[in-house]
Amino acid sequence: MSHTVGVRQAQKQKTRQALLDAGLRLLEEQSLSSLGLREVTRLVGVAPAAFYRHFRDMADLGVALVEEALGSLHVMIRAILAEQNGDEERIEGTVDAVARHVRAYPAHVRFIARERHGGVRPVREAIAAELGRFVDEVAAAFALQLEADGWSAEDIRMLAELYVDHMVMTAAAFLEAAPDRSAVADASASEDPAAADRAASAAEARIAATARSQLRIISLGRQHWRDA
Amino acid sequence: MSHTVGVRQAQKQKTRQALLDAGLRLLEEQSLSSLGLREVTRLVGVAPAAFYRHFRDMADLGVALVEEALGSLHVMIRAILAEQNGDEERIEGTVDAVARHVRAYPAHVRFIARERHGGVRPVREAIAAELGRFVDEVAAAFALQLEADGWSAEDIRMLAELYVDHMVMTAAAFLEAAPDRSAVADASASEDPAAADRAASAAEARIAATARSQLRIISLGRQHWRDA
DNA sequence: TCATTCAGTAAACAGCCGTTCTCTCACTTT
DNA sequence: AAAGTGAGAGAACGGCTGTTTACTGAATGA
Repeated sequence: MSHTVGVRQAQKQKTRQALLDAGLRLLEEQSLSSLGLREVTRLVGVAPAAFYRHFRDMADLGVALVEEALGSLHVMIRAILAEQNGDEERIEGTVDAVARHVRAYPAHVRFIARERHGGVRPVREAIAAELGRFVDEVAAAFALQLEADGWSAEDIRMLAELYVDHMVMTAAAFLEAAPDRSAVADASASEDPAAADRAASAAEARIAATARSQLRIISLGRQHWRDA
Repeated sequence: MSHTVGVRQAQKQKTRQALLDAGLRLLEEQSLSSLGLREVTRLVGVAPAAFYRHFRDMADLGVALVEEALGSLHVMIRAILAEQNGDEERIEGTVDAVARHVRAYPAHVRFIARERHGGVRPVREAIAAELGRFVDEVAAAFALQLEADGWSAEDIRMLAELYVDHMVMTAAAFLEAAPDRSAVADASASEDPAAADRAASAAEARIAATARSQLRIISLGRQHWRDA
């Protein structure tokens, strides 16, 4: 029917996405610097040479994955910042949003946590740049409220960094609480999948409670900042 | 003179340490999951098969590196906790100690930051276990002061986790501010090494100032915790 | 309709990988 | 002094790696 923008480009982007998906899947159990080109193309079912039609090398694919992973995070952040409730509701909303996001995109979150300090420089820099943009967003949202209270721009940014780092930290903690099937088999000697689920969600609840308390600490510190 | 405990075992441990050192050096520019056995033995100047006399595989070497890296950190933590000064002095001491430690053992710190969420499960677990012991130590040190103020054990541990995570975060940030020679060449187009040093130490000072402010936020939050 | 473009194929390349042998020979124990 | 031990050497193995080459054939645009 309607030739969207060319059957050819559509097929190309489809393969490109398949490469990204395969890469992300393989990266759940290894680091980017050990991910092989042939490994990815094999999983997609495509010739190794086809890889070069889409990415220069693995670092290039990694940078593309960073944009994909952190693009979806931007949506989440904006939703949290949009809430104009009180402190306690904002804390609740933040932790819930992080938990939901980790559940929805575990591979993306794992990739970011893993490669943030990983062995591939261009990817590290891409993550740092994108997280920096997050800090800017959070800082801008805080500025409306805090500038009136006499906060300097640097202090607002400092606080925003603390929040963003804490969110990344919390997301990584949630990931370890929701382990993959093999780790579940290790943890519970029994073969009861329901027991594993219960153990995992209990760990998740504990992490959420810790994260909320930590955010409360930071929130209290923010309220009393001017007394210094 | 004195036969320590056998010339043979001494030589073996010497080679073992050489393997660990070579591994740590190579890990500055890649992740553990991509580090090759031959790569390490080649740098040491030893046959590939000799590796197996000391480690089962690369993950085994990684776990050994975790103990080496976090053993030296224990010393640092204890030194900070020993200080019985006021809040501001403790904050200053903490950030200074972290900065000094990153300068003294950059490769160790980089390894921990990189492999904490890296692709090798046994290493991840070893780091998590060791960091957990840190949290215990910090929590025990806080307990003396905070239990009297009516803090629960869980809340003390929550606060200790926040501190430890913030220290790891800060250490990782310092690392990025003190880049290796190649990155310095990228950053400053000139060939003036002094200019690069100045830029690096300026970035370091900025990170230290941010870390101090963040610790102040947390400290203020801790002081007003009971009001909830 | 015909020439062009280009995503993906298939094969071949040199090179590195982890692992397994057998061997040597300096140290250790008796 | 003799027997035993064990760290390391050296070579060989099959298998996997990234990259390049020449190619096919379907979607494209004139």
